[in-house]
Amino acid sequence: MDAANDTRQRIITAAQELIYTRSYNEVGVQEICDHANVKKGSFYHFFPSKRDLALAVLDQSQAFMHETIINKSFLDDIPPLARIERFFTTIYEFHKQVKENTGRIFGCPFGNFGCEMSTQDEDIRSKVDNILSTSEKPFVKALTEAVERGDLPAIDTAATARAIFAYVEGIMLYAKTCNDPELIRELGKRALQLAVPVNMQ
Amino acid sequence: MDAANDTRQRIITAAQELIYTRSYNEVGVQEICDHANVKKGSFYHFFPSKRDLALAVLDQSQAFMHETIINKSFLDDIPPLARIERFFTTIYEFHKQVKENTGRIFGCPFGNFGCEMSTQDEDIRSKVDNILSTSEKPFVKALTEAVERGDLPAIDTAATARAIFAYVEGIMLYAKTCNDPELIRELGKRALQLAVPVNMQ
DNA sequence: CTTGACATTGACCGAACGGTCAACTAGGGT
DNA sequence: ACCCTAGTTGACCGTTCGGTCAATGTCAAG
Repeated sequence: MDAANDTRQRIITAAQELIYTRSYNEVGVQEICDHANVKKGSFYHFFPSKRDLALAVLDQSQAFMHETIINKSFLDDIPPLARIERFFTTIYEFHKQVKENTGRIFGCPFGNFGCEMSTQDEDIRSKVDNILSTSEKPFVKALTEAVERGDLPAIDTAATARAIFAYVEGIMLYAKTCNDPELIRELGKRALQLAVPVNMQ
Repeated sequence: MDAANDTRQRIITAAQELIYTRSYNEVGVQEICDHANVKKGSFYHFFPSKRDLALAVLDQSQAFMHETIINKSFLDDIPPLARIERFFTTIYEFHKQVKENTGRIFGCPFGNFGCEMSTQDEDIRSKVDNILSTSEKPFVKALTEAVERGDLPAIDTAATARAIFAYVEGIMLYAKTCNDPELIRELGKRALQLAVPVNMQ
């Protein structure tokens, strides 16, 4: 059991890193097994197929993201809108660090999966869909709190959260394609503008 | 020459469609050749490698996008900011149509390529980077015109155009992952808010 | 000491991958 | 009639793909 969980865990972790830094279709089962120090026969003892591994990787990535980025950003030690700004600072610093270590920006693991797999595997698509929806929730909470405090006018907080998170995904895609973490900082500044309706004349 | 151009063109067009609706790594040279009614030996007469085909596909996709979407949206028959709104209407209707025909949203071809290939092929990455920058230009022009007309305060139009286009990419990624064209319409409404700095209190 | 469940291994499968190549065909220029 | 170039073809290359499987190892419960 213990050794089993460990093996299974090593496979997921290796796959998570390889797929995130390359892509799902670019990384083979054999290479994942090599990185995890597991024989391919063992792999198929724990996962019925490569795509089932992908689903497990998505779960682990979601857990990681919530622990290291979302939960820390949305602590209520500062006002709600400042938490959203802190979210952008956090992902900026994260990816700036990754760029310093690897020379690359790898974008958002969920956006990457969604882009590559949504039209090919319905289970993966709906899982990513679900992760995105879940990720919006802390934004909804912060926005609702901001409205209650009078920091924002009465707005549709769910729709606003979705707009902001879509913007996040666009920023991450841009940062990846331009391989430039500064884009996260520069573009992130405008995120809260998506919250406030403006009367254009 | 004529037959040659035709063959080459058929390969590009087949690849464009297959890669757009699936992904680069998911589609093989053989399958592309089958769809183009070309033998694989012929393929390598026109393209030194699969990735060179990808670059040609990107060129063709860019030309297609500019002809069918950008140029039509940014005609100056209406005020500049209305052209940006028309851009969103255009891509909404385009993808709504695609969804009706195929049951799927396939997102932005450049965002898809950027997501999948940016960390694997530097030439493709920089080509997508370049396409994104070029695509921002009509937005810059419209925003600059809006500032001149007094429709907008004096803003950094280049940075704003980039923010709006990043938002476009995020919207397309969301629409693809949720497989729902309505997201384009709903989220698109807020795009111009990215142009107007807001004084949050 | 035996049993049974789980874990591990390495050999193996057919198919597909990107890519190569020598032979052949077609057509215009001289 | 000749050649030359560009285009076409199908067989073929080694490698890797995702996946299977029977044999073996491990170890705790009975």
